Amino acid sequence: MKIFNTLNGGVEEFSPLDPAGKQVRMYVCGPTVYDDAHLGHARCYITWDVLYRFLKFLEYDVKYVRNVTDVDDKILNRAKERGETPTALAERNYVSFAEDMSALNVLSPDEEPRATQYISHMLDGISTLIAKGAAYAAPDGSVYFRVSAKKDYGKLSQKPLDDLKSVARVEADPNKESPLDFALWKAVPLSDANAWASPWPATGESKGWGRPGWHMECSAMNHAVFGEQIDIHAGGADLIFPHHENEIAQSEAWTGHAPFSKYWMHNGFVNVSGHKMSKSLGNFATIKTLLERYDANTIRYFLLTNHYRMPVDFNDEALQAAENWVVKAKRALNEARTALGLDLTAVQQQVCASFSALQALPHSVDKQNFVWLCNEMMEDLNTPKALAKFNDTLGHLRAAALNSGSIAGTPVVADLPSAFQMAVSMLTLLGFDLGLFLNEASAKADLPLDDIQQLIAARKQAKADKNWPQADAIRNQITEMGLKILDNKDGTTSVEKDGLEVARV
RNA sequence: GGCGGCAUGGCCAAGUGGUAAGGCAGGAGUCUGCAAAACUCUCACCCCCAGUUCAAAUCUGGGUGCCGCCUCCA
Repeated sequence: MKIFNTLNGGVEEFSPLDPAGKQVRMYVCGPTVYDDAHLGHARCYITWDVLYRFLKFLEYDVKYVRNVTDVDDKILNRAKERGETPTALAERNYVSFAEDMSALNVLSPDEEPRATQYISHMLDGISTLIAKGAAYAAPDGSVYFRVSAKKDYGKLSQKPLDDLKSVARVEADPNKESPLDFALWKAVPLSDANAWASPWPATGESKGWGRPGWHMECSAMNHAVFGEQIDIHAGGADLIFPHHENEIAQSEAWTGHAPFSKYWMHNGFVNVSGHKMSKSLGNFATIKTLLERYDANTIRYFLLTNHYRMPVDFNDEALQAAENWVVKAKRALNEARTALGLDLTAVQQQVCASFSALQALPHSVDKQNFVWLCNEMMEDLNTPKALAKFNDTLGHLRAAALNSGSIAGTPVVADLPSAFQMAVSMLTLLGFDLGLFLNEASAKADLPLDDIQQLIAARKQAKADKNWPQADAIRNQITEMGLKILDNKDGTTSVEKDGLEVARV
């Protein structure tokens, strides 16, 4: 497959470092757990979730690591404001984050290392960097990376060193040799809540205390979990500079091996009215808030209709359009599922989980469609085009399930079982939650099903009596319950909630 | 100021030089007591100017506009 590599500024054929071409080491910068996650985080982790799923679908042996930053100034400050310990605050927000990811149907990474578990590994790395002359301890006990020691510094963000120097906005810090140097270790007083012992005492003290610089944790965790080099390192585009640039500098200086990561991938932002959604701008919509209004599939569809590297504008109209799509898709999928007589478990069992398994299936229009979808995914995860392919199959599904026999004037040669199997397989590959599409039990929850059945029957009777005002009154009654009533061609009448059938008479 | 990105129908959005995918919304029709659902049909010459080419939304140059990074940030 091809992916856009920020490191070289272009699309490249993906080929893992593993000589056998099988193992893939993938690291994604995880959240700093100081607050609830917002839609921007959802975009980031859904994007890499799709990449993870697709690499596995291509049968790579993927090890996906996503860290948790649980030591950071924002966490410390927030904890102080709230009068709780940084550890408790971080844990609480981590749990919240995990809930959000689960609700969004984002797969768990294979490992989720936390920064605080790797302090000693960071200290080792920093010591090595000092020994190699790539870092130095300042009189106050802090340690800085010596940017001048890394000749190719700036290669990821394409920032010429001279340029950075001339525009350095960083205030002159007497502890630094150069304004560009960045902290690997920040000295703090022992009285500080989150402090670890270090080998670098402040002047006049016998022992040093401090905490890690932000960038160091990722280098250390990568080193500890993966070793010296990895295949893919991903995260939000705002991390390119300085975070990822500094990670590269540290890691490559530490191990002497380059590239630290062969591919660097970055997702675009979620914007609100044209401006980046961020905590600092205060214009964010938390995932929890969004999930109150839209289901996970709606949010995923909204995000996946945009290419991951492009900015995507958040607004309720766009989410509403996505929801309309989801309801229509639900309707078609359930029509087909009902026609085939499958329950959710049976549906999940027929999901095609790998590209080779897909290729081994007998030919059908929708199998071909799925292959095309995969081809689009191989073009740097072109999910908008992939969804367009899915929509073709969705059309076939409707046509076949409703027995109308044609779509867009062309006879459908697809058979229903194949179209359905391919549709659910495509959705699964893209990380949609089949349960939300097909689980009518959840839709039925809390509904007075008996009353609804009676209303449908009463309306049928009224229609038979040609008592139109009565029939319409009943319909309105059902509509006011937030439900939709549909008269089917076979003479039955069904009632659905959000696209899922809850009753039929 | 430096670096990077983007400008396509009412809205969102794909697009690899050869006469513009898909979604949402809209219009017309079929079906229906009506409605809904479904189906059929329908809706753009791609920011501007110049150039290269038999041929450009797609390449080159120049504009204009918007955004991001350069400071914590997915």
